[in-house]
Amino acid sequence: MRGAGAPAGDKRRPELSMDRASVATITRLSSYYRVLVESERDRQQTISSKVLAERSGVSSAQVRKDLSIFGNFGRRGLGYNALQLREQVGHILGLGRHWRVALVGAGNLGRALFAYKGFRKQGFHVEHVFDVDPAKTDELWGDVRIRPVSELRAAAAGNRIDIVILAVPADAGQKVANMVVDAGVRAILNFTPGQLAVPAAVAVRYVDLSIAIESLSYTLTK
Amino acid sequence: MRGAGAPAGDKRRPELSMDRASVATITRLSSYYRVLVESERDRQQTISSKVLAERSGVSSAQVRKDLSIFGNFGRRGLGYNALQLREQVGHILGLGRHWRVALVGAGNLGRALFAYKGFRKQGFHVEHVFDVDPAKTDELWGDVRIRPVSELRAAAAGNRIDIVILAVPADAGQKVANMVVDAGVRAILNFTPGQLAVPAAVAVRYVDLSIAIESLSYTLTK
DNA sequence: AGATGTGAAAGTTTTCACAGCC
DNA sequence: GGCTGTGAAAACTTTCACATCT
Repeated sequence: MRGAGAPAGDKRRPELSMDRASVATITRLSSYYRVLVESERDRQQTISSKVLAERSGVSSAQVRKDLSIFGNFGRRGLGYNALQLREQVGHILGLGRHWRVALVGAGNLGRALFAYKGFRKQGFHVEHVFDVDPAKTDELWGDVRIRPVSELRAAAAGNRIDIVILAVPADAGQKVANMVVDAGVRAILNFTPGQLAVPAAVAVRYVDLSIAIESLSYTLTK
Repeated sequence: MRGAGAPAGDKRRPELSMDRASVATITRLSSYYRVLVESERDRQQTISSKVLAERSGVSSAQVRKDLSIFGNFGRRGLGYNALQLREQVGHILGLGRHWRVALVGAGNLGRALFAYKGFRKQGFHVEHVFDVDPAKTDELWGDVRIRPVSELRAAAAGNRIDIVILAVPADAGQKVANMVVDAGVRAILNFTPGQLAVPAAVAVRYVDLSIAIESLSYTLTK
């Protein structure tokens, strides 16, 4: 998970950059961001770590620690400027950019993800849809034409795809992941069950529907 | 998160039961389970923590620690009996039972979850579909008729629903969650963005599509 | 007074490393 | 020799509590 091109043997150095943020912190920042967007209805100038914490379901100390990794955004005695903080957190998360997303897998799940409004709203634009089944080719989803996955490589040439969403059947997962990696894409959001083997330079996040529900059945069984 | 009905003030006691398992451990057990099912193709009698670890993307010590919480399943020098271990892990997770699941939200995402084969295969049967939009009422999905969410309470009477999958629009999330809680359901798998406020006796697991992709944009931005 | 930012403490999770059994 | 099960160590994360600033 070390960043590519970093000088070796620097494990001990305090680090000028801001790699101290764990995945857990980033996940919480996303929650804070959502709360901040929702809170804009309140028309409050400022928001305290306490309020932000309650609405996100964490402790106020946690909020302050998370934010302090990236800067001193608050003002003692006052709290955080709500609008500014929303912008700052959005900036940290890389929102407010246009992310070019390709979806592989045009089944039920793929269709749902394609239609999901939350993505576009935050700058994630699904501009390509591919499927492993040639029978789906040329079907139109809005103004996007479904193409065979063999065309992924050409579409991604020149870094024209930032993120691939994988929503193919389980047995195709690794094969398609290999194609994605070969095409030079550096980020995968994987809905296909199972661990993907990819080079360290490629970031993968997993959303596993079965694991989520199994955790519930464990809790109910106890 | 404390179990309902537990005597108060027992925080310090070592606990005879097996509550030592964190959500992280349970999540990994699900991965192990999947790997074990896949590995049955190999027709190997035994499997070592090393192999199981490689295929699940964790360390072998982690596998052994996770399993040792629940029992001594392995044999020193040999490894684990693959078939038995699959059954044991399945048992821990509460699989191999018939779980009665209701889906609330018959949009694109709801449809995809309804069709998702991974659920049924592991004993999660979506037997009811509800929607907040009355226009959807009476539509048929397979042999399941979509009903207005007002009928949820009656359907859940007498503990006839184990788990509710929430896939409604963001602004309906808390309202429907309240209805679910009132109906006596004790587990929610929530696909709706945002934190739900529910009593501690109700288990909630979150699957947040936006948070998953934002974590990628953070990593790409760094 | 009110609320942040942050070292230090507490708690949790993971890894190490090896005794003990096959 | 191979591999588990597990205390102990290390690493990581969260909470505490308070100096610091408005």
